[in-house]
Amino acid sequence: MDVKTVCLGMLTDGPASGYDLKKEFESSFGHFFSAGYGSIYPALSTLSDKGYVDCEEIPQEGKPDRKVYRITDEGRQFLLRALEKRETCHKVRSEFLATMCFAHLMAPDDVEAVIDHRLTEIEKYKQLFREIEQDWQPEWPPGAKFVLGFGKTMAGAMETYITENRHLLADEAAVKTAVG
Amino acid sequence: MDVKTVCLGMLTDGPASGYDLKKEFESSFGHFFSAGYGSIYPALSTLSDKGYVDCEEIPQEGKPDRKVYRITDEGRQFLLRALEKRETCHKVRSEFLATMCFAHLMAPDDVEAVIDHRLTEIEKYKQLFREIEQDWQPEWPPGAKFVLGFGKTMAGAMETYITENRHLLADEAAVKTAVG
DNA sequence: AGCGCCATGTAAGTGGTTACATGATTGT
DNA sequence: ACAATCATGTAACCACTTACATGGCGCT
Repeated sequence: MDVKTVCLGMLTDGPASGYDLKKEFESSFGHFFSAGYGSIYPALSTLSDKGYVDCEEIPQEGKPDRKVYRITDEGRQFLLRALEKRETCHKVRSEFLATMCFAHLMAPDDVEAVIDHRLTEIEKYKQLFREIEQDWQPEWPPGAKFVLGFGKTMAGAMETYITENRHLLADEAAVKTAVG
Repeated sequence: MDVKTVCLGMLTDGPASGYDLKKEFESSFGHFFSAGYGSIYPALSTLSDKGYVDCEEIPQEGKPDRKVYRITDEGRQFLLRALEKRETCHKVRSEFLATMCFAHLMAPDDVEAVIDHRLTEIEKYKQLFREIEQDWQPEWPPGAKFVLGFGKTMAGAMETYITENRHLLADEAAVKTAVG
């Protein structure tokens, strides 16, 4: 599944502009699927070329025309076919864990700094989840609740694990200090 | 951090061929950093061009020469500088969660199938972790233990969350069935 | 007879990121 | 005054994936 398909899915919730979709990628989808303008705008024009979305241009003063996209019947059909795929992936790419693999080569303070940075990033996600919960709309689909809960659970588990196990890496630092 | 840097890091553990590194990407690094031959072999030749690794060619009969790479002093210095970066990322890209966001558009059986497939994938990871623990070498660095524990914790948390909350999506199915 | 392992690599393609280009309006 | 928000898009670049190309050895 690529950015195009996710955009199409977002549009089942109602018409939206590229700018609107970007905000959704930053908030609710942010923790598991990111996309920038450089992916979103080309995605929307491709979807338009294929007839999967219609575009309504709303003139504005001082700003570029606001282009509001609406999913078409063909778009809906395409989306439903795409959602039939059972073998979905769930990939993690972590510089953090890769770095921690080589903690024994690093200065102890650097290891601590990397861990602290990761914990603040996790805190940001937790804050984001709180914000989403605060303006929760009852009409949001069950998947939204499932995915939000998933994010909260993972963030919590990560935070706990890192806090309780950072000593595994810090001990190495203690050894170095004792030896050196 | 890219594949080149991770390869370099792996080579601090001792000389290895591209084939050896691939196996490491599949086992211990598999759950947070993947790479195929198409990334590894070019990475090694780039590292060689930059003088970060030395290459020893060992002739073999019937197979291509085995090329064993060894990290150089410059390579070690480069790696240490790369590891000083505090702002490491930890990105998730999940077709699974994206699909679940649109569960209300799907046939109930398809939702179930996607979830079941995800649970079997998680089970594979758990099996992989068990295998790593079985041939655990005491000389492996503390980071390896930290990262393995991280993977086990996340896999467990995911499995539990999905099992306990899949009803959020199945309920929708029940509604449809009741209505339809 | 066929599969999996060992062992290397390239070439084309995919898909996404980053930087650039533009500029009014609204809030602090 | 200055930052953030609204609003679009392109072009160059980057990194990785997939498919291809080659082929012996050992096991069942």
